[in-house]
Amino acid sequence: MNTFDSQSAHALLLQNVGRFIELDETQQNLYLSLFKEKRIRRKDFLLQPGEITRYEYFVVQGALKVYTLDLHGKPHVSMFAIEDYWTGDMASFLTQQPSSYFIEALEDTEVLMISKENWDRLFQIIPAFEQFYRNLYQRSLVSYIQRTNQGISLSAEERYHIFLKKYPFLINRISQKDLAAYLGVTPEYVSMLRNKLSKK
Amino acid sequence: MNTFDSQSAHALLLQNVGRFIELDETQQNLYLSLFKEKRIRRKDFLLQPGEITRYEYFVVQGALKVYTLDLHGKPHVSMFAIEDYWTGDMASFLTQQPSSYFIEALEDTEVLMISKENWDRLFQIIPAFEQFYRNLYQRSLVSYIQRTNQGISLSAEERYHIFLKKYPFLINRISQKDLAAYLGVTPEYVSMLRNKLSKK
DNA sequence: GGAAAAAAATAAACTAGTTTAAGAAATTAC
DNA sequence: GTAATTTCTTAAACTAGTTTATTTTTTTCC
Repeated sequence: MNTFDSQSAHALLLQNVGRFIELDETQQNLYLSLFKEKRIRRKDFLLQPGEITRYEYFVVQGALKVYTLDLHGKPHVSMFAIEDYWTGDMASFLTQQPSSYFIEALEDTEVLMISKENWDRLFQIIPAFEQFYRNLYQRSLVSYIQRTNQGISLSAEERYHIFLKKYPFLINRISQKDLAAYLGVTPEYVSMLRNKLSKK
Repeated sequence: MNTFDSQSAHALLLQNVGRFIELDETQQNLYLSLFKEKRIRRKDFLLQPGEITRYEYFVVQGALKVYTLDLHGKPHVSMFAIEDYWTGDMASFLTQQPSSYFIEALEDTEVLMISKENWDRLFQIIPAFEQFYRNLYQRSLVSYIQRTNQGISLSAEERYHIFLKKYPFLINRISQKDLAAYLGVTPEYVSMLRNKLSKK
């Protein structure tokens, strides 16, 4: 695992925010100063059930999976996050109630993390960030709603095809087991689907 | 259908907001002035797919169901709203993109509705409302996430029992068909579940 | 670089929930 | 108040996805 490259991490974060709002150099430096850096190794956790999450995470390098265990102990993956993605447990972050999610590194991973207090500080100094933040939030809410609707209205096979189309860059980085836990089926069934698809 | 009783509608709305923030009389009157009244008859719609929703709705009297049709044309109910409930299509309201939901009255229904512009006006004049609004929002997000997790991890039978326990007051007001569309199963299956339960 | 562990494939028996269809009960509408 | 429509029940055949178990392939780790 390499050392954390602050410079390129910061460049990625600024590029991310730059897609929504324009900042001068002073503002950029303020923004960057509000984040902490963190590195975690493959199979380690950023968050575990029962913990109250204080941060939102921006992935600089690596890959994370966010998942919960159901009553039967089976994992359900709610999202994968790679470079340039924001992640976290919105419900626990917002309500400051214990999380029911694991956030686990699939590879050695580097994140930049920011607390609620630092967001609030930022909003006071640079109000334009409220717009950025609301946008971030709304987009994740909307994609959450869409994913839920897919889970409701599509078969596992249809969801598998949509995943392949929408996230082709993820397939090489996640296991079939984790993909199954994301699609909501057994790994055996994914195996069968993949096999069926390759025969066409 | 009775005439809209503005006075008790307003009383209910003030009682609702009063559970979160304290307002003096001037503030109460400002708040009330930002709502429009609307009555719709059973089987009529507050919103239909393709429309961009401009309002959020507070139910004063009656009952609504919020649902969408899947690719096979089957309805999936995402929520029921009765007196003292807020409802709407958050995704369309936020993004100003066409909705994919129906909001249909199950009974003759009276609502108070407020636009995004009026919320913004309110935030400027009485900042305490930002807190109330964020709270409203966060609560609905959290319950949305919980419901999704239930759909993922519980059997239809378990979801049926949870529904009975959590919303006993709704059972007499909705059809078995709509309950089935909420639980994500066929009406026939709900019929079987009910029968099975009553034999215990 | 090879042993141990984890992941993936295959296949057969199984189950939760669907589909179809037909009759009984309850609501609605004039 | 009764005819028409909708809702609910029951039951049997069916299907998408699960479970279990065994084998093969890939990855991990010292």
